[in-house]
Amino acid sequence: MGASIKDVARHAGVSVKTVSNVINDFPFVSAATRAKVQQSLAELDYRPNLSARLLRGGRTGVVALAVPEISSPYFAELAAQFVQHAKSHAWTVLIDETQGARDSERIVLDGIKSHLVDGLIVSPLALTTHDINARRDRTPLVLLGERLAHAPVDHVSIDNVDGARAATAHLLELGRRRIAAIGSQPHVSGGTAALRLKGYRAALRAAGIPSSADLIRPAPRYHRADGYAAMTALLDLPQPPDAVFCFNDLMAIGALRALHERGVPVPAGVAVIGFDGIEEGDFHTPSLSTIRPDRGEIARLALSLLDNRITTGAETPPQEAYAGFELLVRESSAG
Amino acid sequence: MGASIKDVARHAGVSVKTVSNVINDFPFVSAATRAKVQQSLAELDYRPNLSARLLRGGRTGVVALAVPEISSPYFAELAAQFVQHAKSHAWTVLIDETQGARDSERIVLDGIKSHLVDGLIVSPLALTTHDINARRDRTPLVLLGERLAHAPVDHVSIDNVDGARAATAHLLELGRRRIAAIGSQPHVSGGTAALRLKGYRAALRAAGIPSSADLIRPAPRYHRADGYAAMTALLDLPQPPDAVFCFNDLMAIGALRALHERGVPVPAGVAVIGFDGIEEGDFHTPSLSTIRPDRGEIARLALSLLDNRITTGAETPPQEAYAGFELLVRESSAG
DNA sequence: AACGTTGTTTACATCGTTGTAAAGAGCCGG
DNA sequence: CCGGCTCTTTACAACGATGTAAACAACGTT
Repeated sequence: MGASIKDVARHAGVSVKTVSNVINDFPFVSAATRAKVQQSLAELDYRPNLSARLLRGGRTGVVALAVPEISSPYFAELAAQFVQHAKSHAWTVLIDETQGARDSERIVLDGIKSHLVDGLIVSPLALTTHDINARRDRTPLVLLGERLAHAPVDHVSIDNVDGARAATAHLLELGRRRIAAIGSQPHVSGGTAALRLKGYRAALRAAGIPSSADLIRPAPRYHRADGYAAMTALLDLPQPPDAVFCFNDLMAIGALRALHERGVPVPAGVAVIGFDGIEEGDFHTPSLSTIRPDRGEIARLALSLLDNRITTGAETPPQEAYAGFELLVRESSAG
Repeated sequence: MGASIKDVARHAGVSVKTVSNVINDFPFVSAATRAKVQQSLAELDYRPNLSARLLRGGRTGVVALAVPEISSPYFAELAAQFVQHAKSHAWTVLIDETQGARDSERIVLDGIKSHLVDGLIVSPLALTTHDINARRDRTPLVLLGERLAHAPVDHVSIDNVDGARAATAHLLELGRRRIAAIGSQPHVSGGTAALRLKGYRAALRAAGIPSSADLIRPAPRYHRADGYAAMTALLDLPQPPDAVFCFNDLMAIGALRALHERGVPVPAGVAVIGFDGIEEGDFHTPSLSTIRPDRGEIARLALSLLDNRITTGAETPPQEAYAGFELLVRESSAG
């Protein structure tokens, strides 16, 4: 074990509290004492014990970020933004993976590790509003995404309906008329999938094009393989689509792969657009058009909501914050 | 704040210690008392305070994993393996990003957050053996990679020389003779780059081919853009290569992009192989041949070394463990 | 010389938990 | 009915840090 404050006090010949005062820059410490203590601090290589500090009522300097899948590039890149921006709040980020399992998500909320973190940021997949309300733990919480937009907690999201609308409108502007959508989740209500589907439909409606059930393909997990499978099925239709909007970039990349294997030219035969703006899409051949949410802003907003919640206490009403997005037109949908 | 053990004791009309005994399954508690306490526990929704427990000398159930860059797919996928396998040790993984900065890596080692985690797993980029030796903190540590193979700590790695040799040999078997390497780091000694370069050279030597300085390109950060830039430079040579071994998959994907833009057919004109086995390579067009280290094994080995170190105390000599790898032949180098 | 000021340092309690050791309760045999 | 035994419960200290409030110097006033 390292040296404790007590060891330092003994070494410097002062009281424990004086050492504490030096450490915390308490103003009334004589220069001589301060120097003496600092010397001992250095000599014994003192390092504070966070647990003790926390126990005393302080902060740990750790916030937890729970995402469904850390190996998914979107979440990995988002996590990187959190790690980065957390620095300006003097926080370290504990990243947790829930696998989208409701139990795991609940465990995070219910604070199995409570008292170890100053706050929680959760990107829920399976959680319900009821779970949120049933929550007893008092650790400040920020939700990511619109999944539980009306739960009584702070949340940060982007306008998914508008993003999906912009993606679909872009394909329409290219003159495409049979536009497929990959990633619907008929059995999940209120989730991101439902919002993106809504935006897709709105754009078609605005262009006076009826939406066809054939062209809307569900996907369970939003992986590359799901996009691949859905695209393959679409190409087998009697009337295949001339464009596809995938609800995330990974599926779009799977779709591009399927198109490549079938020898369908992109974008000439089928134009493709994704959603997320992961780096992978920029280097894919063809490079992937996409809607890119401002991940830096998401991280900044979530962290500052958390900071407010922590410093002002839990009494203020829940806040909502929206981050922007941009349309990136690349090869997979270029004129 | 949630209920403390003290609140539970008052509610159940017993002493604090009795509650503690019930919680920890101390044998001599009468059935009646146990039932009463458990009732109160449930009613007050008691949850232990980990800090206090830790302060008392216990474990936190948290291990820290420090990687250079969490947004890099290799590390994201590796982290996912750690999160997954940590479950069987009843650990949560705190993921930290060092950006490869020596200072950040040192801070992790020196235990700024010491006393908060049971152990550390660090994938060093800039750390020196001296840093390891200067370490005062007693938290058990496992290093990943061969970078500091001879430091006096447990470490887990793969045989990078042999992996690089296998990758290069594969290209030689295709009949290629001008084989380039992307990713050398002339100013860093003993790192992964040096080992992979060594394996590359060994394979060439075994085939009786002199290695040419022109064909060995440095890369600072191992990102897609670095591979892109290096490949572009290689194509501008008077005698461009007919194959490329990239020291990681991301650079290989950048190289593929450069080849695509120049209209060079892959693998007919230039065959490409990477290193890491990230999922992205499997869906790229063309799909990427690569050397894939067994990431699950890396995680398992590192966690069990850590577990041993924690349970047996720090007295046993440092252990070394090696995980396997496999050669995946895909389109970028297929016959 | 007694007093209040101001500046500096300290003892003590506290946070939530668990280990130690001792006290209390119930029972049996003598 | 007491001593000794087992079984159960408890008081207390400790982990490392910090807030409170009191003690203590050193100083200038009256």
